[in-house]
Amino acid sequence: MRKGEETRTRILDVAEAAVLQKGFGGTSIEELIAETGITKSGFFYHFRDKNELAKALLNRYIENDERIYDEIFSRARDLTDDPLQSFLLGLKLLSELLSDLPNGHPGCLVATVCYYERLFDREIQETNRNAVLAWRRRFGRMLRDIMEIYPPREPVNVDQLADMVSSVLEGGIVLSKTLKEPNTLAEQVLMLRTFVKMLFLPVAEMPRA
Amino acid sequence: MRKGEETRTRILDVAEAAVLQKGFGGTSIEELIAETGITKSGFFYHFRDKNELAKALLNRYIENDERIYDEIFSRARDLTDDPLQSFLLGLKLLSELLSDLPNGHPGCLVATVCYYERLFDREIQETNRNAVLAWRRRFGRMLRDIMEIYPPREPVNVDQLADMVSSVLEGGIVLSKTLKEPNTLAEQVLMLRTFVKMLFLPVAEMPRA
DNA sequence: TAAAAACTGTACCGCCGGTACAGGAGGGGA
DNA sequence: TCCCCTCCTGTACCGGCGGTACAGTTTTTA
Repeated sequence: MRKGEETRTRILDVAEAAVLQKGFGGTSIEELIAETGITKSGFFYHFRDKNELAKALLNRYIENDERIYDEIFSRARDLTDDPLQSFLLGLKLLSELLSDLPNGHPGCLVATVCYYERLFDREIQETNRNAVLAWRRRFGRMLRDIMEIYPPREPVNVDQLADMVSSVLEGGIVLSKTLKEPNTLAEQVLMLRTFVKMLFLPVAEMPRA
Repeated sequence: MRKGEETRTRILDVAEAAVLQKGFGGTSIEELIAETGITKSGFFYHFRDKNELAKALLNRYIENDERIYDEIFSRARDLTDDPLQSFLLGLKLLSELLSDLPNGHPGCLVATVCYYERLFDREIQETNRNAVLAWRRRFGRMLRDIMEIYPPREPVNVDQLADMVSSVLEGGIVLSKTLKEPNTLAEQVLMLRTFVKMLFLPVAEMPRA
């Protein structure tokens, strides 16, 4: 039972890297088994078909993603009680984590699935949709806590603001990968941080004309 | 000469829609010729291989993209001389244009190429990179004009702020497609508009505690 | 130590990207 | 009118890939 899990994990590791570089359609099972050092029969022992591989890949990715956010923002909450300060700190920590990735962010499987849409079954599309909705709820929860204390300077919809975190991350990944500038993603997260800070933090005194 | 161009365009139209739904790897030449009503030989008369199809597709997409931005922001400039107001108006017009798309945004080819990276040659990757850099220059130019008049409330790097426009658009597309909420993208553009407005517009009087 | 789990090996199918090449329809210019 | 050029069609073929089927073998573990 344990050996099987290990092989399965190795396949998923190889597959994830390949898929993020070439998409699902561009990744062949044959290359996966070559790199994993397994036979075709061995592969199909673990996954019925490519769709099931995708399902396992996506679920694992999302779980890991959630774990990382849990970790970062709970660490931020440990350092300050103020919801705004802890959110801003969380974004800072996230940006640092992203800029520490040696080869830049490898890409987001949610986006990959989004751009392969039509060739997956409903279940995997629903999984993907739920992942994005989970982000919305996660960031929305934190933003609501902030808004209970800090009135936003401009009227904003919480869900839309929460979505903006996801947008900037997803978009930042695309920019970073396309430009081959690993730091762009981290910078985008800091720009978002500036936005949130400006939106909620009381106005600093401005020089009067 | 004219008949050939027409067929070529028809192939590109069919291919673009397919690629945006299934990625390059997920789109087969056979399905393209079936839908276009052409033979395989006919297809290869127009495009040497899939890579050249991708090249033509991407170039056409980028040109069209640039044309749309040119149009929107020049229309905005016609309506006001103030660079900040015209940029904010441009974002509003863009958001309206996006929310008028009947089935939502079909997807961005730049992102598709980004997530298929490894299977394209250097030239197409370079084209993609240049497209993103062109966005940076375009929005950067407008933001610099703004900054000459309006001091930003928070210190920001112009290129990073310009990139944020691209980030929110790319990310908004991914969210909109994944959630199957066509309006999410338009809302994200308006959130970005709120950010820009807040960053540059002089502080409104706040109620003093 | 025997069953269960985790594979290997082999053979096969149909689809797909791509190549090669011969030929044909249709229009435009000499 | 004839020929040439553009724009295709038709046919045949190749190797790679996703996937199936299934028999057999090794490894793990209870």
